[in-house]
Amino acid sequence: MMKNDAHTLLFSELAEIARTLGHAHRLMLLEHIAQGERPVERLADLTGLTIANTSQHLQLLRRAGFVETRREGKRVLYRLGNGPIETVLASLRAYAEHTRAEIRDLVSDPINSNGRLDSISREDLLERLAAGSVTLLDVRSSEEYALGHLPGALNIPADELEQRLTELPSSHEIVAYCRGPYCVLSTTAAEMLEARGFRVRRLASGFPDWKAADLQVEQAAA
Amino acid sequence: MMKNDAHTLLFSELAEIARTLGHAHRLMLLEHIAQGERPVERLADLTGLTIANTSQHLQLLRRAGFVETRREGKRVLYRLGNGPIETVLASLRAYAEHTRAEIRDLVSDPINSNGRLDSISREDLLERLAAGSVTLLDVRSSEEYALGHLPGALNIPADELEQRLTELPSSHEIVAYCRGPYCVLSTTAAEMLEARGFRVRRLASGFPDWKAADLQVEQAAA
DNA sequence: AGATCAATCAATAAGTTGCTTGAATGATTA
DNA sequence: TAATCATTCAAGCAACTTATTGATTGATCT
Repeated sequence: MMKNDAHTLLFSELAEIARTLGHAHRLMLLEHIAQGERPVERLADLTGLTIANTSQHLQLLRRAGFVETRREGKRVLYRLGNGPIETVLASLRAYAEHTRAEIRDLVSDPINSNGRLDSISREDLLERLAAGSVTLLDVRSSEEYALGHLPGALNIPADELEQRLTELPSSHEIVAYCRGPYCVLSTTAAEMLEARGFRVRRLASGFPDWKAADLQVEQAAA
Repeated sequence: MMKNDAHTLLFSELAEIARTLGHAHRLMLLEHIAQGERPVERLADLTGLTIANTSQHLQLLRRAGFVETRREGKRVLYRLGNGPIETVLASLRAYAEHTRAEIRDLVSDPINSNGRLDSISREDLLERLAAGSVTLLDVRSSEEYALGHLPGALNIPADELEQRLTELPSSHEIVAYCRGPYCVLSTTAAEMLEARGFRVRRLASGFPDWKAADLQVEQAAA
């Protein structure tokens, strides 16, 4: 049959976009880039890939519009593209979660039934912030924090948290966040804090989602 | 580095889902299945693929939860899975459209600037239907119509439309729909009708989207 | 039971993707 | 202008994906 009509072309185009998201390394790169603009070398470092390999993946992401570049001296900085990328990722995550839940209902899966710590939605958080009743805690690295963070957030990287508990309020609630729904930093941080008697929840979506929603972002001086 | 932690596993899982959508043939199969349950042979016919190849693609779709099966006699009927599939597809389409629009702004692309016939959203359609001010026209095949259609829709398959114009009201507005946003049936139908002086728009999303929104669907007797 | 039909499986060949290596490019600095 | 640095390109290989073919399974029908 082999009909190469407009219909088929559109599907091929869609398929190419989907295929670009179809590799764990590219999704990781995308997550890191979503925290803020970075050069190839840094991304290679963060993901543990070789530089050439990283560059190749970035090229694919760029062809599909997921990232954009600009040159600054000898480095090429990659940033997130400006299409509705977080929406696509969010829907994929929601779909994955749905199927995982279905599997969990059949075989009771110990890996996925981990503690289920309370999480809070972006909308709820906005309300609580307006009421001034929460402390926001950014547990990402200080590099990531510097690239942009939620307004008024306190930055204590996850690995320093245990030594810096005194900086946290024991009276009112803490909301911890990190790179996104698939980033475990805020989950483990929140579990630890809860064990120490803090009132704590984690933000269900991370920094990139907040930024994608066009909410205000604070940034260190460049 | 090679850290095979939970983080990486989640990304691999997401990537597998995305990769499953990363082939035009699978997207086509999915579109047909979204019209209603069908046996492998029929799907092979509709897509022009061999039966074995179709079966193989369907298997991948099933592993990712996009489709489910049941046996009826010697045939195996495939139907859409029950996760938020339309949401994923819609976000991918929206993303594709965004990037395409960006490209169009740079090089004025004649392929994509086709007539831009007025389309109507599902929400708007619901309002108009409540007001009783539109005629709904299903231009898919009668087979697809029988598998399920919007309540009260009139079925005139696209290829019979020109001979059956008398069945259409010239007084009030017609809303044509078909298999989905990437299906051209309703677009060409609407263009033809417009040229003949009918007041006509096309539903931006097709039948599967309506069904996914849990709106009422009419069906012929089995 | 044997024949028939629909679908899946298994094996293969062709094509594609991913990763590594080393060379080439582009921009800065000495 | 040469040296250096960050990134990209190009070639080669291994691993995976797709499409085809023919064999196998599961379910009806006679």
